[in-house]
Amino acid sequence: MSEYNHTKIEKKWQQKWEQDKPSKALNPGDEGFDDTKPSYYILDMFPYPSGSGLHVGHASGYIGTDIIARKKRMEGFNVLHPMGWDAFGLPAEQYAIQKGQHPRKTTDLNSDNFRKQLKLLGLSYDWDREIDTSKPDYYKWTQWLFLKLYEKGLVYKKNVPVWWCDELRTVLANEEVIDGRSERGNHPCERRPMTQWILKITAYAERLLDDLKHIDWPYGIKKQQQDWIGKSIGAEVDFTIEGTKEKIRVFTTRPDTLFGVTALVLAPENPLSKTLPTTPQAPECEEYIKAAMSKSERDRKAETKQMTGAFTGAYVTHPLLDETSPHYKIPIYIADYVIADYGTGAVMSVPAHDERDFLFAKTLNLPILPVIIPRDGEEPDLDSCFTDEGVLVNSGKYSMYPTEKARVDITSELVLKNSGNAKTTYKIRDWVFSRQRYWGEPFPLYLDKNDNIIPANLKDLPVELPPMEDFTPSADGSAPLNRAQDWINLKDKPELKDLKRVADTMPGWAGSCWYFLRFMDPHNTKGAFSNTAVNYWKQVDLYVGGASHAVMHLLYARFWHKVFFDFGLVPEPEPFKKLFNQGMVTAFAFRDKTKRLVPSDDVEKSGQNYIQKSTKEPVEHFVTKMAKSLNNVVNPDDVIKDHGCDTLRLYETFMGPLDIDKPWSDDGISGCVRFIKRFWHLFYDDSGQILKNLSSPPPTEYKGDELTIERALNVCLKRTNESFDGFNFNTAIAAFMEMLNEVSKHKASINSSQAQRLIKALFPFAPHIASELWESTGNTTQLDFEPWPKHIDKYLQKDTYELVISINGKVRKKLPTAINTPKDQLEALAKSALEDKLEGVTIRKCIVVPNKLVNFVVS
RNA sequence: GCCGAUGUGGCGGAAUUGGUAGACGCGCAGGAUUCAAAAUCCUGUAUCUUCACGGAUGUGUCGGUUCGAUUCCGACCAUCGGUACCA
Repeated sequence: MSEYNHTKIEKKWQQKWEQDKPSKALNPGDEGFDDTKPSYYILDMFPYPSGSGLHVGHASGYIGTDIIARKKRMEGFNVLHPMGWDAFGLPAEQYAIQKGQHPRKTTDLNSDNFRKQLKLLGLSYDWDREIDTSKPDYYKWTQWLFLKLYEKGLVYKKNVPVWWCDELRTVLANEEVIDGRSERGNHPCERRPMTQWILKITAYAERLLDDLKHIDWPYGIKKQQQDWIGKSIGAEVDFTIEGTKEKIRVFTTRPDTLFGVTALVLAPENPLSKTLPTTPQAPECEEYIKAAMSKSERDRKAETKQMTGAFTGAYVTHPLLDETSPHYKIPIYIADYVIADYGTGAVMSVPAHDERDFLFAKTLNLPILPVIIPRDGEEPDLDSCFTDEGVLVNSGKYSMYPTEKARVDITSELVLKNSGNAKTTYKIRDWVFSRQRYWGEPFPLYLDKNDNIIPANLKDLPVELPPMEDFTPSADGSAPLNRAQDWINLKDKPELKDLKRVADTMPGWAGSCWYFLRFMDPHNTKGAFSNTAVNYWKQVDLYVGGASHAVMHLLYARFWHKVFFDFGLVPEPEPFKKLFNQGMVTAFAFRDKTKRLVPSDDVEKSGQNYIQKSTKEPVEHFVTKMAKSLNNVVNPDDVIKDHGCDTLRLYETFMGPLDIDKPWSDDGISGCVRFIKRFWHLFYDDSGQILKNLSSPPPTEYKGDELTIERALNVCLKRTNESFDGFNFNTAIAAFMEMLNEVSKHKASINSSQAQRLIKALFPFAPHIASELWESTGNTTQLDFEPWPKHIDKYLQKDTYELVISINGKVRKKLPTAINTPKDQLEALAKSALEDKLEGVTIRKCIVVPNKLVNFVVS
């Protein structure tokens, strides 16, 4: 075969791999398991199999991990590289409703399509480990693991204000609601008190925060998790309501500002406002509460910076001042800048040292009482507030204390006086874990007549979803499973006739909280996974996916994993040792002056600009997301059909480093089309015959053309190898292209050793063409397990280099020079080369960097 | 507002510890081949200036350190992403 036929070759090798399974990972105990091989677990975030299929953006991450997986196999690792489907959840159900079909059917169709598309990309997954979170043999164990959380007391049922989405007809977790709209579908949501199943993720807040130190994750993602957990160290302070023995407790991070309190402010929802001693002003206050409560969350948010509030007419007393102090009596206000479900729903207002309190005091004309001054002795400015650390003033015996020490000592005094204590709070809320939807894991719990919770036994698992003709969500917020009364009332289990099942289902995140563990042992029928399997694979060595999961999946999975760790089910406290975020593949699009999108087939290039064909107006060329609505989605199937999957793999790799966003360009791919063809022809002569020299063994010492080839090859191997350190495989492809430009001039001299190393190095990137060339150059082994080729240092050295000669840092001349010429000779050489330019000037200094440059400093 | 990331030719992007800015590829221009086209091959391609040799400018902006800065430091600007009364 002399012409490169991608269709034929790729089909041939994909069929062969399907049979021989070189990417099959072996567990201890499996036939052929080799315990001398180290393990390596590399995982892609598994996809939700959407109806629109895979686009080239998804492919880029999968191609990246595949390149690494293939190289690791060549380096002698037992590589676990699996794929599966995150198939339960809202999007899958929404899609089914839209298609008017059952989600079981659409999910199966979609995952079939995804599997087909992924296989066309030549990805070396161990397909024998494929999983689907919506299949009973998988969710049986999701339910079992949920029961572990229940056993630990991490599951509770409570009537709390939750996010309700009318459009989706279900509640959502805090993490799933962005700016009062659903993360999925962007529908408006509202706060509504409802009884929900909740997971006590707050119990793990400290460890989720602390263990971030021990994992190799991008700084930005760690920071996002840290902010989401939102740890604040401070104190709780009790203020006694004047004329009663009742106390109002506040949380503050700045107990050092305690002597600057000029008001105590309650959230409108705070029930304490109803029990305050009433006064003539109270009715006005009630109005305010009513008005605040009737505003939607969004309105309240929209009014940020617009301070409002009302005086209740009641007062509290200062815990550390006595009655004679003018600041002893503190008025109680109600204001909606205080939020009910953080801290205690009440704050001590210190306008001199907190931005919001300052604004509030300005708006309501309350006194501002500075108690901290800057350390550098500057006068406090009454027109702004000072929020930094400093030194206390007007604070009784604490005056002159630095703020850091004052915080500790004031807190101690509060403890002594039984008026407070040190306290740490977290922003993270418990995880609302139930959904009023059909397509999710049923809870493995029963309720008795008195609403007591009774966990299901292992033998009753899985609690299967009943088949329902009409699975659509109910308008009244009641879960659709409530309509399956026989199932709710356990008609299938007469022995449990007094109990009821739970009608809510788990959210889509449940299945993805542990799928990486199931991949270690996917066919286990006795447990979620065996000890042997998890103790062997331990944790995911490299996890690759988009950055959008920073506070949802990646936080939830860490939480569940820590619970499993506490049960001794897994050997590591963290699931993902190293995390890498791949960039998005974007697309070019055009828009006219009015920013309206112009279809690309109505645009033509005119020199370096673009004009709209129909109007002859210039249009702007810009980069945007790939989206169906923009009609700019590139389907990998089409690219593969035209150019082959190796070319697609190379192009997606060549576009840029794995972690950045890169725009797809249909023109750009032609460079890789040419490269593949030229690489193929490197091993064939003009008449289509394999080069004769390829059967000759390497010489004992390289010289002439063979030396030139050997040098180019070693440079290429070194750069390829280094590209794995920074996930910038684009430089590896560039190295291959440079090598090809150099070597193709001398291709008749390539010997068998050189050809082998070259083909091996290309294999992770373009496995089909590499395998075909491997075979046609006379090799019979599986490339997957051939040792990864390493460069030899001595062939990286050249005999000569270009000596750069500069004056004051500006390059003046370049001179071919023998390598390792001594310093003094270089200086002399440079001097004579720049004779004319150095005439009449004084050389103040001469810097010589051997094998690089000479710089004259002149005046 | 706060936090994070990123700014390099017409475009995607390269540049060890500070040491030739623009590798590689696309695009573009010219040429070869061809009846012609496609494909392929060769040459050129940061900007300004010069017939040319050459010279000047140039890695978002302004400044600093240095013999020498895309790289280090300071201030600012722009774009993208995250987050928002968290006391």
